[in-house]
Amino acid sequence: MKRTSRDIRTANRYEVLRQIIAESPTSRQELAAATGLSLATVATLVGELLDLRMITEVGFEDSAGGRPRGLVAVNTSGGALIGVDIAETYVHVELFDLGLNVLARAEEEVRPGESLPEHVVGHVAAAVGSVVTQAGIEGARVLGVGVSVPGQVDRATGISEYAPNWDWHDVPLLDLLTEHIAYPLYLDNPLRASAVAELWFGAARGRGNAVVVNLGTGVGAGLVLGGGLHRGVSNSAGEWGHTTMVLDGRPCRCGNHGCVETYVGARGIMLNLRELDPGSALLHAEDQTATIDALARGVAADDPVARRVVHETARYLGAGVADLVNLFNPEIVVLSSWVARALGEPLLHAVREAVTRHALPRPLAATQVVLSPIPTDPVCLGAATFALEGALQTVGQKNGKRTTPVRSRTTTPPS
Amino acid sequence: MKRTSRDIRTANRYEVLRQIIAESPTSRQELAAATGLSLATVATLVGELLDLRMITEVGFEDSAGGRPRGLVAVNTSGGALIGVDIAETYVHVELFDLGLNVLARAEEEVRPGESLPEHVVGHVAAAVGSVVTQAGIEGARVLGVGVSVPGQVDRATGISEYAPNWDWHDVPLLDLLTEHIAYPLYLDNPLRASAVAELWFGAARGRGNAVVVNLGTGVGAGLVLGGGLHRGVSNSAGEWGHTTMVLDGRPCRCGNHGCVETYVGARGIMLNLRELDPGSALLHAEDQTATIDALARGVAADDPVARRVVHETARYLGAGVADLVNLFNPEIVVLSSWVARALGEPLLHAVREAVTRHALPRPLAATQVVLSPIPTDPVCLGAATFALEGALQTVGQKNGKRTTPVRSRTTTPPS
DNA sequence: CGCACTTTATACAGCCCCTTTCCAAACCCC
DNA sequence: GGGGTTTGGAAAGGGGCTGTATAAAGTGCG
Repeated sequence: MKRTSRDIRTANRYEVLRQIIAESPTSRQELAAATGLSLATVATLVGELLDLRMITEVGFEDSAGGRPRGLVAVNTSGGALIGVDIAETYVHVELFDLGLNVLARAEEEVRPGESLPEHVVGHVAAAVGSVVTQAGIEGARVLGVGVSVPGQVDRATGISEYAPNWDWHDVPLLDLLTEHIAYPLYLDNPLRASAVAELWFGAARGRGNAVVVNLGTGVGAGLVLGGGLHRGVSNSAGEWGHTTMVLDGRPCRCGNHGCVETYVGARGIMLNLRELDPGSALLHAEDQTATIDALARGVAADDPVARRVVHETARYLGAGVADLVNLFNPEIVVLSSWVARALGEPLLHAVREAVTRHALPRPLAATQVVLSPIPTDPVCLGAATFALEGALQTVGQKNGKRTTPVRSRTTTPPS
Repeated sequence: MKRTSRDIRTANRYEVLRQIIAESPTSRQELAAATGLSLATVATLVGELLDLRMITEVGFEDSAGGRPRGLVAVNTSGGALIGVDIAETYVHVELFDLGLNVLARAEEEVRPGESLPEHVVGHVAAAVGSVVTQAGIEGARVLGVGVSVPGQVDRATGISEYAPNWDWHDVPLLDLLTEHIAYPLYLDNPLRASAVAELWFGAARGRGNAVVVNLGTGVGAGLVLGGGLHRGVSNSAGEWGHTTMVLDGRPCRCGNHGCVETYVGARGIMLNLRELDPGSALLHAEDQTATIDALARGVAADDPVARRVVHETARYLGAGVADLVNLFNPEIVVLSSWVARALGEPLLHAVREAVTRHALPRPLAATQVVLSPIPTDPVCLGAATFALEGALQTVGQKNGKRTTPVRSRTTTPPS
């Protein structure tokens, strides 16, 4: 809330590193042009990052006749970041170098009966251990672990206040994880993780106002407003999935009716399909992934039912996205998460058409709707980005005071 | 977008003046406690405001045994601010002293046939002239005129890009007004005006995240996010009225179906009434104000139809407000504009109940829903506040560069 | 009445930020 | 090898906020 000049510095530091990661190698001149900062400021920030070993000088580039430009690039071996995506049925963990390239990956299945916090924490610890050994990284080089858990999260205390899938209530997740993981930990939810991923590395890069729509089993929106993530007063902004789209419509697991999620979430799409063709061969009982994949194949094969289902889904989704466009007036709306990826371009085109029908002309004219360009799991990437932000936060501060609490047990080696 | 340390200063200046206006007279000590700034900073800011003659020293207050606290208060005669509320059927103009007390008021009727920009500009000029003479203020003391016009507005160029009521397109409203009004002019739309009014003087004071819901003929939301007004990328954020609440529902003037406005705007409420009791005596043909007032009286008199209409309206409105709560996670939702005022407490209670049913528990717990406490026209007040902000913006800057363009023709006296 | 004590307000130094300006370093070309 | 050009860093300058010292203005008590 309280703005200080230090926030400016932090934001600029983010901006510069973001730019370097995006365009590596690059020169100080380019950075200054891209960020709008003065050369002097860029130089000091680059100096800081060099001191941190997050970037390195990698040679020179010819200039127009004068002294050559020094080039800096991400120091990929300068450290590792780990992103953890805890979802209803799985735990994905990815280990990244500082260029945010995936060095190792691990996945654990969360079986329906094993959803107690201890089980999940066990999976996370195992997978984190696995990626570290896979990548052959020394523990000391891991700068942090970002953890995404669905639902409402208090990132200050590290408590999962409420996770809808498993009916968790006020689980001190970060404390539990700290007992098994010795790296600095950062907790947030997948909505914000994927938003940050798009902001740093995806379609929202350089945009001040963006909405990242997450289409998975659950549905939600990550909000980038005024250049930063909007969290709301209790860090639960973006719960778009439980916004009413059809008053008195389909019943939702949240207890309400007509929520967006019941029309465009994975289960909602299955309902759309069932309504159109109750006995469809595309339906795979309760297996969401299989059904959505079958649907995608059906569209590719010009199956009329599949096409109609996507069209119908896009009708709902388009109306919902148009609402977001009208409300937020963003520069860009990014469709992310596995359902969006599976249905891909056909969904996108249908959605764009529906958005054009529903949104007001002025905000519509300022907005583009795109698919997430991030090739890997955006939530893992975003979670790792939280860790990166955390590592950047404390730079240059005299006393190591952190605004974001970080749990770590640095006395013992990683589990 | 680009943050500079000057923004911090400006924000602090706003904060201090806001506090003085709210609690006048007050001491530097109180200001420091209220704003969280150091005494030194408060002292310099107070010094600036004293130099500007916006506040004055008004005596002393006993301290606990030591030197008495100097008290400062708004210098009500230090200048005047004018707020202009242009709406579909009227032009309201109010002149305020620096304590934002109304000194004079004028109203012009905009008849259906007279909606050309020249007509409206004429009304504005006449009303502005009227309040200045009424108040007996010398022209030089008018610090600025804020103008609110419905629809999409480009505040940088002063162009009314689109006004739905009159089908205006790209009307250079500020240029037209400049020809008749010699004071600095500031243009924006009523959504943002009422939001700023709540932020400075109303229910959103001191809140970092608030949503101001405007219920009038048109419907929209002013968004206060992260301590400031959210404008979106083309200054058209907050168009909540044309958000879909019932897919394929009632037709809306925007061309879509099921927009929030068609259920909770004045016309929508009339439809709600008509659906319940087509021949109701409460219906006053096309007169929105009369019908809404009749409805309010009906509720007060325990008329069952009136009560059911309000209940039904609150059902829609509650669902819509719950959507805003889920999306933005605000501290407070303020119901503003004339329909909200007319229907008052009965509507509020019904809405609260409906919001409680629809919103997710976590964001709901952090949010309160209230009626606007502003006794006068919030749009006029907000528009005047834009002028006040404008007057504060340039303080202390070496060269009078303004970030917000201001049109004024100071060579000639006011019309 | 005068002195000690308290509280308030201001002045000043210190630190953080960003930018402009100046200058050394590094390279090209002639 | 010298002039011209570009780069990068160091220093100075302008803003901002804060903590500390100091002046100002009271109270209380001997």
